[in-house]
Amino acid sequence: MSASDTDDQRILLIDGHAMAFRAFFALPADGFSDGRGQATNAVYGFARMIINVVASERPTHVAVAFDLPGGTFRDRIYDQYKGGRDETPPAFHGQIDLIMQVLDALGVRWLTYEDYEADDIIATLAARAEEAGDEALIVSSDRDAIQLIGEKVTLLQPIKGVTEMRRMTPDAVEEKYGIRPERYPDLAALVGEAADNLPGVPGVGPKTAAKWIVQYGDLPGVIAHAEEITGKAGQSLRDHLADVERNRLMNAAFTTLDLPTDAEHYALGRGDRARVLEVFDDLAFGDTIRRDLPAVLLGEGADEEAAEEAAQAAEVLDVQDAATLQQLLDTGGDVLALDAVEDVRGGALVGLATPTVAGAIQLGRLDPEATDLLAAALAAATEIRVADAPAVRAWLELNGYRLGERARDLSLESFVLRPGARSYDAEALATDLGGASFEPKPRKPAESTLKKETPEVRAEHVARAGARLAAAAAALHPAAEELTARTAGEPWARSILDDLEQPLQTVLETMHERGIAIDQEALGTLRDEFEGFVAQAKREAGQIVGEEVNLASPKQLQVVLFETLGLPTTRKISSGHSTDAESLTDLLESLDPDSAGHRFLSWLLRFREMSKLTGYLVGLDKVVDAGSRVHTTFQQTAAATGRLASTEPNLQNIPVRTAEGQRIRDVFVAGEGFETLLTADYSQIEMRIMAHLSEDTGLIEAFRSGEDLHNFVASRVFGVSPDAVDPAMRSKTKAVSYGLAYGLSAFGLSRQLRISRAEASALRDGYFERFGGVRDYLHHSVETARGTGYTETLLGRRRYLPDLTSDNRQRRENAERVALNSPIQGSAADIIKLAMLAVERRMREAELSSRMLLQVHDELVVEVAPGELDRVRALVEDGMDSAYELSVPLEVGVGIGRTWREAAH
DNA sequence: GCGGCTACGTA
DNA sequence: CGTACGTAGCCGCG
Repeated sequence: MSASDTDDQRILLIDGHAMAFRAFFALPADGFSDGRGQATNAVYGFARMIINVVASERPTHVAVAFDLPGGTFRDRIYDQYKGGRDETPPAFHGQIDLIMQVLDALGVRWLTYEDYEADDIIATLAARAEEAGDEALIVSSDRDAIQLIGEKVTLLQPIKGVTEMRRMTPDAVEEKYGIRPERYPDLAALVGEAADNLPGVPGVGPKTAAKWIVQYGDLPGVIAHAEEITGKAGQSLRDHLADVERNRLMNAAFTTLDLPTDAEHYALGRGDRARVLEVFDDLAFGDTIRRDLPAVLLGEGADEEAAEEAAQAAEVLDVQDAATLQQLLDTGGDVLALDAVEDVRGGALVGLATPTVAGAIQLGRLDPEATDLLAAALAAATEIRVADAPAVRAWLELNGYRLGERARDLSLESFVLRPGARSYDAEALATDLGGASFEPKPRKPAESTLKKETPEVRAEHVARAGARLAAAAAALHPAAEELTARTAGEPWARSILDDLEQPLQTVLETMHERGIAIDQEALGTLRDEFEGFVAQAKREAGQIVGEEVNLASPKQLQVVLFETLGLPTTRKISSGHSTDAESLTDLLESLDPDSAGHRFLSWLLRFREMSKLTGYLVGLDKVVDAGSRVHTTFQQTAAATGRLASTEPNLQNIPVRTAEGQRIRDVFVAGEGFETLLTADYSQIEMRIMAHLSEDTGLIEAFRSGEDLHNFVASRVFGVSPDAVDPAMRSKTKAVSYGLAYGLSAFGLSRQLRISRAEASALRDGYFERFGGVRDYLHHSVETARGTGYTETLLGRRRYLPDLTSDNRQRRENAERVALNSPIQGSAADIIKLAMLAVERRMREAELSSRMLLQVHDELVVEVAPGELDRVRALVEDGMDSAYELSVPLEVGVGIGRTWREAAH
């Protein structure tokens, strides 16, 4: 579009504050959050609004006007202006800044003007558009904007929420108010505007005001003839003429502000998709809004888009035969990058890239010669850059290829440098480090859609998916270079990677392959039994309330509990009242044991417990392999503290606390050819790390004394001899000890222990008095982190916490708790990782057949081969307690048994 | 079908 | 208003 193309110009003018505020009240503040305590409902609603309006109205230019904090000239004229408004809700705070960030990313100009309101900015730009013969569209919920409506100026007024708009044209204004838009301020001056604290003429509403204006032409006419107007309204007018004149002065919009005049300043199409997606990521916005981003906002007009796609398509080789593959490899097959996916339409798809050329491969369509060439290329490359090497390796093996030892896992490198990112998959790395950008992921098609697709459409989809993989793979090269550069500047990351994470990755892959044996018969029996309990609980609960109720639906439960049974309500949650176990147990204890409520709650809790347990068994059943083993995947880049996570199935949260839960552990057994399971766990490793890091003499003495830790600590806190510590004292002290490592407040402590705030505070104070080193350490560690921007573990693993200096109290305090906990949890993670390396290495060196199967944060599970028990026990124990030298001993407890439960100790 | 919410299991 | 996770079911939304 050229600048002279004025006929086609159409500027969209948005009242930023008014619309943000409207969005804030249209959407639940507690339903939209960035995950760090910042509400984003107004930001989301605003973004949704602008996206919708741009998509439907197709403007060529956009500007968003904001009010500045502090007053305007209007406040000097009338000090009650906009008075009496409620204070801005706390959750609204900060959202205007976030909206401005979104607008910047979208390339939308936003404006403020000292001493003037957003309305005046809009009025100025609308007047200019009208003068130039251009169209203007105003989005505002402020009625003052009505005066701006003209033949080429339309007002979009939100009706419901922020996305439903009413079009106000001059005719629509006339129909609604009985006057032309330019006379609206006259009407408003007479009627008054409550929102701005501008009282009008009492007894005069829009009808009367319009009648007068029509009769006398305009407000000056009405005032000139005030004496002639009869009746109560006439007298009222005469009594309030001063108010009317003031109102008219206040509601006149200024059209002469000094704003950028160059039309191009407001032109659309300067947005940056990558930046927008980054901002949306940061705000934790979902996929829907990404999909709806209008291309025109981002300068991706239809033609350009097609051109870009064509250009991209040209860069991606469609690899089906050996010749094309060879052509690709000739551009630099020594260093490859690879991304792969199992596509619903195309099956196994691979994006393969040299540093200069990328190709898309549908493995199922490769001819035999090309298949061999690909396998040879994978074997010959000196470096293959991938995200999540274990996953890629397993996937390739499933498809008949080998990744080999030359894989370079960029996810792991990126994770160590900056833990806590949402994703380290190839597209995330390509975007964040490789300068690539991707459209939102297309939705997974329904079965029915797939069936109806023509082969052409199918091929088109597969080609797109292939091109996407190729683009991701291509961008892994610059991402790898970037990571190399960043790691070079951070020696601590190099050692964490080289000495810990990379060697551990191999160990974790081996553990995944090994799996753990399941006694399928025991599993089936237990499942039947538990399912029987679930059915019984369902039946009994149903009989009590005499109606069909889904006990797994918190929503239905709320109706039954608080309406049908009329029980007292529990703590509030966004959807009403909580039905969690804690609330229900409290409720249960307050009721007569024979009452319907009590009996229902008992059965409900029983149902919850048993369906949870049944869920574990069902889940295990789904993933047992033909050899009766389950193979968890240990995720190395999931937990920001450096802990591992376990998925599909998660074997790190198998029940252990209740007797019935423990029975699930009987399903995990030593497999065929093995004699027993051995579990080894660190005793109180986090408190030992606390002792080490804090150098608190009392705590160190506690561990060196060999006495029970919590007993020792309690005796000091309560000032009694160790044998005078009662169970209540011990458990309270224990709660404080562990709570401290989590940043627990006196409030949280009082709630957990069900004691008064004062008692909780006293307990905390008493603790700190005796263990001052702990208090000093905790305080110091947060302050150090605030200064440096990160926390550190024993091995130097970092976690960056920018929120430590946030102005938002909730975010800041949250970051402080994280800062307290991360060095402790993270150091424990470091230590057990070192232990795993030691155990695995020594086991191999001793040529034992026994093998490590699982890690559960402070515990290792080992499968012991016949005749190796004593050696394994000694080796594991030693590997764990000498993994890292602290100023207190690392104690390891060992248990042996046929099943995981029996191996507890 | 996705994503948010609620609930709950582990360290 | 205590950290770190993963999974399951429900339910509203599109």
